[in-house]
Amino acid sequence: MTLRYALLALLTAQPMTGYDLAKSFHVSVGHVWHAPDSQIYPELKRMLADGFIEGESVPWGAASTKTRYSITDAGVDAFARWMDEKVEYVHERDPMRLRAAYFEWSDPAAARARLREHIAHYELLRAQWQAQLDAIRDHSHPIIARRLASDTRHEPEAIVAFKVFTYEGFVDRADGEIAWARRGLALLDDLDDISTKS
Amino acid sequence: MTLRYALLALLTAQPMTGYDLAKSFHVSVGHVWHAPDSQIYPELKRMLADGFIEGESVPWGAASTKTRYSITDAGVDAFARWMDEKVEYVHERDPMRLRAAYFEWSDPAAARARLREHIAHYELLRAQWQAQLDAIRDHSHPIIARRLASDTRHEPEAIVAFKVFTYEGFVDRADGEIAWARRGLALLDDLDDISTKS
DNA sequence: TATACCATGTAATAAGTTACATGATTTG
DNA sequence: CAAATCATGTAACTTATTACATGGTATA
Repeated sequence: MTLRYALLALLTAQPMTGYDLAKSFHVSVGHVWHAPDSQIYPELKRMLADGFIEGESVPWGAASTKTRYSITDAGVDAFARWMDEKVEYVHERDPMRLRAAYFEWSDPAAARARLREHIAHYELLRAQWQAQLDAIRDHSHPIIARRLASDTRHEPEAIVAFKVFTYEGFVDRADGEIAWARRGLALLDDLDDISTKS
Repeated sequence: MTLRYALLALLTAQPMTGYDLAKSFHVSVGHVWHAPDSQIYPELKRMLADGFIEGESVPWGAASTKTRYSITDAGVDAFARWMDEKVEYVHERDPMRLRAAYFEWSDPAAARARLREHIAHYELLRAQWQAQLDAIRDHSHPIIARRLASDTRHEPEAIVAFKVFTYEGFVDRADGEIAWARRGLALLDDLDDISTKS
């Protein structure tokens, strides 16, 4: 159900076809709430049925058409109401920490490999989030640029500041995960020293 | 499928009934990989069918019996193999950051409320994780105590150190979330100053 | 003897994943 | 005119959530 609000958030910037929406999704709000295309199209249908968006048929090429979706007033209302609801936190399900807790059952070499992969994973994510951050800050992010141009009801500084704040939080989290995994590698070294000495 | 390995991890400490397992789960590995009782019982059935655990009927009271499950050699093997597999990272789905990114659509008072709830949520989790950490460190955690008594193939220091490492990672994460939310509150104050001044 | 705890689930639904499927249009 | 991109999905499956359901045993 949250996907619906992620899509509405994107549609507050401008009307889009399902395809555009899916593409834009993956380079913006999809970083915060992931969904594959196969989940986006059915959700659009449901949002249409619920009156949160409306579709307009526009020509595509000589003979074909495509559907452009716009958020309706009811959609904006629903989005604003959802924004003011309490967040439902999901329970922890952390596959890496589940392994880390039982590393004694793992080959030390395998444990090291897992920790190095963890570092690589978060370094990649960190780079992606940092790139988003840079593009948001200097308004070169196309969706932010269009949002700033079209959104007249909110302060431009606030629009940017909240997105910067969000991605900064992700970058911090990545840094935390990387630091944690490095400590894990150091711990494996220590345990290795202890067992070889005795 | 990960739930199965979380349950096997717990059963490496000692044989347990489904009920014991569920209870122990919630105060140990369930902090790392959550599951409700209603998911645990069917998974036990499947693990039994797959030969990862075996059940032994033990008397309960005068007329009744209960089933005590033990991990089999095949179960230990499967667990060890799973430990050495690559971690499958799940995509980001962060309901709080999704809101934070679009706080301009929210009442500032509501945004503040969300951030305060975020802080309260992670302060609660932090306290729980810290309590686990203390109980693991001094071996007063009943499951750790039994594990240390029964597990002869692994170094006691390593058994404890990996669990300490894991929960320290959670505590760090909680600290990060709390610091992030506090910065959000400060940001809201700043934006408030700017708009009242102009 | 009532209350808490032990014991063991099922059913219905919602959400998410993976793989597959097809055809039109634009561009180099 | 071939390849990339645009356009739009469906089907099957797995996982997880929520709510409900029942009865025995120990203990104060």
